[in-house]
Amino acid sequence: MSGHAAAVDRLRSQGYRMTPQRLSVLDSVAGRSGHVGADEVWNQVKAQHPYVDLATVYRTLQLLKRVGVVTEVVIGNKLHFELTDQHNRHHHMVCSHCDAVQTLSPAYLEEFNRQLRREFGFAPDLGNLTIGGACAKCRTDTTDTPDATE
Amino acid sequence: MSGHAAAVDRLRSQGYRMTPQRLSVLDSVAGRSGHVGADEVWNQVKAQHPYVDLATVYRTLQLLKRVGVVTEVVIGNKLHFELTDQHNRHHHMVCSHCDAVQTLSPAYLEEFNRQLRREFGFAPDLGNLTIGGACAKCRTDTTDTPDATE
DNA sequence: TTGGCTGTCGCAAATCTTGGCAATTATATG
DNA sequence: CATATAATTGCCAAGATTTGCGACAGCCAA
Repeated sequence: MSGHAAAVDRLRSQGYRMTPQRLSVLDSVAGRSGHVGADEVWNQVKAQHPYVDLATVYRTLQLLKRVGVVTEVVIGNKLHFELTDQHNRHHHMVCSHCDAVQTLSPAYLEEFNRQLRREFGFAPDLGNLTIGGACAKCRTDTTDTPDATE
Repeated sequence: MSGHAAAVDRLRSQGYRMTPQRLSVLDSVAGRSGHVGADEVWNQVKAQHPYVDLATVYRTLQLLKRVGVVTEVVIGNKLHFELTDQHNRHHHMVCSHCDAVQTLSPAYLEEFNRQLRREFGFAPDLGNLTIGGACAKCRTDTTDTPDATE
């Protein structure tokens, strides 16, 4: 209920408006510590505004992402969202076997980031980076896991 | 028409069969130097086998990916595929503005890869990595591009 | 207050991808 | 070469996400 003012400002400053629907979506994402799927957000939003359309939820999430209020995390084939925390930026490591998610400090990719910019002029959007792979647990559980590395 | 023998072997050795449809899909992907979308593959395949279903194309592409014959590249919201080249492994940098794709040597991520394994026991699947961001061209073209980095 | 411009919304339709299921086909075997 | 069997296909439909469109609402100027 507090950080919303910042979100409103950020929307306004770019010509967007804050509507009840958008506020509700924001509330829903902010109400969780982790990340939420679009369908979960929809269910929560409908509790307050039963007529809200799923498309609106999707559009709002994309909007909030565009202005930097929420961050998108790709898990499997689904999109999840979480509040962007400027003070605790992190990447995500998603296990392709069990869909478990670990967070990773951006420090690990700083050098990589600099390299891409320096050598290719490419500005990677690592804020959105999701690294797929096998987590420690699934690596020991499964025998058939070939080395998916490199 | 040549590297296909290897693909057939790889399928057979894992209990899969080689069918005309699969051969056709493989041909289509192999016939391009770059990456192809599923719909493009479908169109090419239909030229030879008009009754092939789009679902079959998708299934086949996933299969070929699973056995390591083709590599999946996520471009925008679409899946693209290219022939896996063991001798020229590379990652992809996709510009989110113009969808241009550059390739990147895996060497850039070797240290990162080792770190994840050492510190988290996480085996990243970097063979499939696609890095979003803004390419050099789009960064200079657009004024409004906030620093999407990190 | 009255327009008018622009951003938003709900709805429906489209797009991309995956899954279920019965019919069909590739392959090993006799 | 005929047969059994499991893999594969086609067709249909569903799931996830995006887009087009007409109606509507907020906001600024006169």
